[in-house]
Amino acid sequence: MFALVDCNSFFASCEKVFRPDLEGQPVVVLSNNDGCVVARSPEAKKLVPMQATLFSIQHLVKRGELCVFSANPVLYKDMSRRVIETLQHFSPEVEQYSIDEAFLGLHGFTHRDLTAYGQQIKATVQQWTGIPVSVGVAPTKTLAKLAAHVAKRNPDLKGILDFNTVADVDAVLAAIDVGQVWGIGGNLRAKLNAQGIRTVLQLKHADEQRLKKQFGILVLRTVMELRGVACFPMEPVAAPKTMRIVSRSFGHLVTELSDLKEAVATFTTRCAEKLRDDGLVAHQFAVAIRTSYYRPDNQYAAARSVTLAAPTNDTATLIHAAMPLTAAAFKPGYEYLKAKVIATELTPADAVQGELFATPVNTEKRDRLMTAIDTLNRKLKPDAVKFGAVGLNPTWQMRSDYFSQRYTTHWDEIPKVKVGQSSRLASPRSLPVNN
DNA sequence: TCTGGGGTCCTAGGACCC
DNA sequence: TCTGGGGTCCTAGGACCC
Repeated sequence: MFALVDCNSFFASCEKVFRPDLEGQPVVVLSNNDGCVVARSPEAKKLVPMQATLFSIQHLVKRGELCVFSANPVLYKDMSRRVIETLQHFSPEVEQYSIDEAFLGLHGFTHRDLTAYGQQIKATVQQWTGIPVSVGVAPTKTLAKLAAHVAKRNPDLKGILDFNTVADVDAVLAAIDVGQVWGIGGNLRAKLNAQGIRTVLQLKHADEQRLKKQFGILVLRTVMELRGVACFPMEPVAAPKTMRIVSRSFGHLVTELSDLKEAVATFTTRCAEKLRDDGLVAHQFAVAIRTSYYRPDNQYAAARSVTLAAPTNDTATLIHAAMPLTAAAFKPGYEYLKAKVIATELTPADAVQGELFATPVNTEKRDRLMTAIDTLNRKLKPDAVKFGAVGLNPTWQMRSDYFSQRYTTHWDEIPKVKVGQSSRLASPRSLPVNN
């Protein structure tokens, strides 16, 4: 038995936790670069569609009818950690599936009233983190996801649905669009529709051999899961990463190679930090640049990659590799919107395969340097110490005009409570700060 | 006017092995 | 004239997820 715990409107909920004045108000969170809406509070769902551009909702913001936030990934990641740690009180098996979702293994829990258990989970996560969640319970992960989907949309269920308590599951499945199934995206949905398969129930009863032949093993497994046969087991230990990407759109279009190089050096710095956090080294490194998709008269994209002499997570080495790749990909006369760096062929830093014929490189000194830089940047502020290649005055800087505070991870940004202010600020929602 | 970022998995086909 | 069987590895592309 599985439970899927899904945070409601996660990014918007994170922002609301620290702004009790926004309770009941429509709130949206924008993508990086303040591009488009990626999260909406329940109130905002009535006002704006997902992926609406900032421009298209600007009039609501100006009239004070909608509160908008730039993406604050540090805050969301820390809130996610709090939710997961809370869930670990409810099952020994917790698999974080995404930033706002986790599966709980409920093996051995089936004698319990799982609806009541789900309510307990929901209430505890709400109290300890301030984040509202929905819970779906079922014998397979795919069905648990659907149960949570139904729970979220049906107010009578109060956010919890245990499929085991539903007398006619098929009737529920018949009312859900096939595109809502975990693993059925837009493309598969269209192809299934063309064959007359429109609801989850129709997919559940479709011919499995034909589906396997036509769409492959994943769709077949999904169908078996709809029939109650578990094909996707719990994976409580995260698989090691196979790639690390840092990719950003620019706040302003970039035409000069020198600016592009500074952006790539900055992204490479971030990427190297991630690798060091993961304890990984990369053997392959790639740089990709492109113009905007939405400018037909200005289309260009290119990528270049290199196999490094030895696997590394050293910022300087990676920047040194990235600069010629950027120059090689660059073509003058275009307005660039975005750059991306990709580290692949990752291995644990402490298990690097030696080179038979190369002189062994002693990286100990470099490792100490990187550790010192990371420590300083954590202690002081991001990029307190940085490499010259990233430049001093970035012309490409992302837009981020509606940034909130990193309330839970930075001492100078913790929530402040003023004496005499609304007592709601002192409610249990004002969380103790980490550390 | 502006339209994100970061990942994983599967399949088909070609090259190559004994 | 006709010429096997069984397999691995790699890559590109397409699909999916949040």
